[in-house]
Amino acid sequence: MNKVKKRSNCPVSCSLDIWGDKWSLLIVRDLMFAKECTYGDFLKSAEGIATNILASRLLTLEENKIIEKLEHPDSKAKVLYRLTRKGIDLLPIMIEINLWAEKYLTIPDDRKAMLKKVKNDKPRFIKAMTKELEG
Amino acid sequence: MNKVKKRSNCPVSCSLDIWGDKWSLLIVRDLMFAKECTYGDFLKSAEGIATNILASRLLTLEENKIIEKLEHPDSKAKVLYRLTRKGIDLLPIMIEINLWAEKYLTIPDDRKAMLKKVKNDKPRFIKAMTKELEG
DNA sequence: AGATACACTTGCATATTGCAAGTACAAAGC
DNA sequence: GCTTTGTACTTGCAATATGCAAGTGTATCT
Repeated sequence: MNKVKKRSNCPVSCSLDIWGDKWSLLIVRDLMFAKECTYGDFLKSAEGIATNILASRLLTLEENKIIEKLEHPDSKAKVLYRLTRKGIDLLPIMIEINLWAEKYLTIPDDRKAMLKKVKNDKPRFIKAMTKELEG
Repeated sequence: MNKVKKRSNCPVSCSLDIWGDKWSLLIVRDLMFAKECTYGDFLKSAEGIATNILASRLLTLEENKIIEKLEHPDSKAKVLYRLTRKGIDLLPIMIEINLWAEKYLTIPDDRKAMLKKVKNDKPRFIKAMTKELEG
């Protein structure tokens, strides 16, 4: 399952080998907005990821140290996922994707509000959100 | 072939629906570095894209106005592809991917040199490169 | 103890990708 | 003009990945 088939030495290509499929960045997005998610939380997202794909992507992301598991405070049956520092550092990419989408696609209002703050002071926003996700 | 299957209203999801596969961003990358490419140029890239996938991706990217075709000055048998403004505006995303990769993966020296300029003054770099790609 | 919640697995149909070969047309060479 | 080469794709088919439905194992709830 975890075939690390590196297509070339290009950093873009290598990055895409890790998280460049249709689903991984959506998992990262959920974790950026919610900070921590359970397996069930991911399944609830609007895009409707299949359970086997979700399990497979969570594993790959964990192997690549983008996310990590931790114990749920309420129950041992639940698992919490959260971003590692490596995963949190995908935030600038995520922000630029949102900015591009704002320019060329339609975008919901709540997201627009966030982007307003981003555009006001991007480095500040990134620093603040990074700190929040780390904490 | 051109099924626009929108998974949700999330801008990240919608963006990935357009160029979020393993190959599209590599095509965009080639066009950012080379400005204009022929079909054969894309095939020469290190990752080794299959001809049918390339044709399919070029079509999708063209349909989504990320790239456009133009006549090759030398020959009517050749086709030149280049980025539209919408495609050029993917540059900030491309840059952030490179910066992330620089931090967490190994990255070739020539790319490092470029990133040095980026880090010196990111908005300036983006503006200059955008202008060059538009011209 | 039995039911329920949660995090996955498994099996199988469908869709996408990857590879090899082929086609169509323009240009270059003889 | 006729063949050969270069370029941009298409086509066919095998391999792989995805999507869906159902099932499994463990922990908690009653």
